[in-house]
Amino acid sequence: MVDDKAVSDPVSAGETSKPRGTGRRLRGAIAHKIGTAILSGHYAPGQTLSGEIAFAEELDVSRSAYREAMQVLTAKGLVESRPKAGTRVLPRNRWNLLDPDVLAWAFAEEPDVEFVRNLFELRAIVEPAAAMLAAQRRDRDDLKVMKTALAAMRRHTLATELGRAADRDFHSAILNATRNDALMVLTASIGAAVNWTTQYKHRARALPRNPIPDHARVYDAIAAGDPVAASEAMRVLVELALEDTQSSMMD
Amino acid sequence: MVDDKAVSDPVSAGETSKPRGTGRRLRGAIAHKIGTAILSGHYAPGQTLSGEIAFAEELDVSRSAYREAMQVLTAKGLVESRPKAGTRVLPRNRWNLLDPDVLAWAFAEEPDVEFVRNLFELRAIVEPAAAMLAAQRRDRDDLKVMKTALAAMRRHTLATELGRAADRDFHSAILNATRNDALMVLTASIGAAVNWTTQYKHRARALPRNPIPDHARVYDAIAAGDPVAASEAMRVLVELALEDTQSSMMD
DNA sequence: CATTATAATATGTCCGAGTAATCAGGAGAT
DNA sequence: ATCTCCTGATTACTCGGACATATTATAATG
Repeated sequence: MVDDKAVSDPVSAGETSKPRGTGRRLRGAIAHKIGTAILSGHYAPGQTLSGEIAFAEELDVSRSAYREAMQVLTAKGLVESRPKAGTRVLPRNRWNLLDPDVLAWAFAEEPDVEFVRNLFELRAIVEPAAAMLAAQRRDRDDLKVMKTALAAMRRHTLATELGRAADRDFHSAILNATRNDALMVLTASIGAAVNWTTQYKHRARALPRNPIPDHARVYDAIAAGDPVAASEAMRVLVELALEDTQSSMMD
Repeated sequence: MVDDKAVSDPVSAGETSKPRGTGRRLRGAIAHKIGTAILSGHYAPGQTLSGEIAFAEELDVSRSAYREAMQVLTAKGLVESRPKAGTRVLPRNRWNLLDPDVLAWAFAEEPDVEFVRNLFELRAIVEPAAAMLAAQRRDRDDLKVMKTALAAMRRHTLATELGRAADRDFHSAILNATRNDALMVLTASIGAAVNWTTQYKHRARALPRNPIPDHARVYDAIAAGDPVAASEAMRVLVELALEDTQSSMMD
């Protein structure tokens, strides 16, 4: 009863509903899709997703790809799977909200205002402290990198991609000067997510104010080796960024 | 007694290479194994791991399980896989060092002293600020939970598991009172990892000093709604924890 | 020598079968 | 009637093999 095996027409016939080539790898696209769906509240915590075979078929992908995507979500604390109960969305306090991907997914759709405020509150705690440490530990090379980045920001302004890259370099150089890996990872994740949104919202209109002098103040304090001044200057910077972001989210 | 099924037992040849029974599922055990190997420096950044089939065979597991484990590591930024180049360990600045699992893996073997210092430096930045926010935002229920936890700590002392659980409850209650998800996730991850190590190292000997009064000072300040005092009291707490940990790592 | 075609190789995706764990419900004992 | 234990059903988990795709290295070509 086992003869028929010459079905040499798997799936490539006519329909091309395959999300293949969405840019990333397939499982990455799936993880992105379900991840954003969870972060945006489309799947509520506690809710159990449809079974593997059903969901995989619905997405028109193999179970392997679907499962590998779910492993990613599981690794980030978004879902949990158990043999009989199925796969369910975990409560929000289990999510790795500081994971770069999770942050990106959170900002992919309209981000929650409350969450953005929380992130800026965290930035306002961490970044001034980072500037303080940088003022104490920076060496000549650190200052050189910062100075170069600052000059590039002046030349290109934050309206251009080059200018924003210089901005990232500037902050990155400060973090480097703290000599603290954990601090670097944390601030880099948050900063990237927040800046990405800011850029997205603001891309067509000018920034409300010129942030170069504020950046320069941070640099001067770090170069002078003045921790208190560095911390204060960075605090102002974060505060202004919060104001800009909040005003842009009022639209 | 129906016993017809052949107990094939895929991974129980004779050798004890069976990563099963490490607690979690198979792929979880693999991820744990390779994760700790990477964190402990056994696989250096830049190094490319053996091919899938080879490595999977070496671990005596199927390729599917191995791949799902690698997806977990990829999701945490430890490795990167590309079609021809193979799977290579990413540079340290790409690792999600704040991921709970990554932290656990980092502390599984002898943790790097430098890294522990960095983590405590981060704690010293974040936790006092959290206590400050808690002092401003706590309500009656928050204080009730803290008070209960504090009483439990007094009863059981930190030498018992019950006492340590109460300690975690106390800090957790403070974080809850900040009303900031991001802050909660961050501090919870770090605190769990650090406390876990502390407990592990200290399990046989008494703590150098009685930490209850210091905890009580934090509670009093938060209850009084005094942000500055709360911040200062928490700063002392973290500092003492650092001293204890450092002295225990001298052995 | 530079550029382009080709082949080799490792990861990516798909499929189908069987295993293990968990929960619901029923048979039997207390 | 209540509890315990067994049995069955459901679901994720693991396995093995096959094919597709992307990237690199190499050879062929002008």
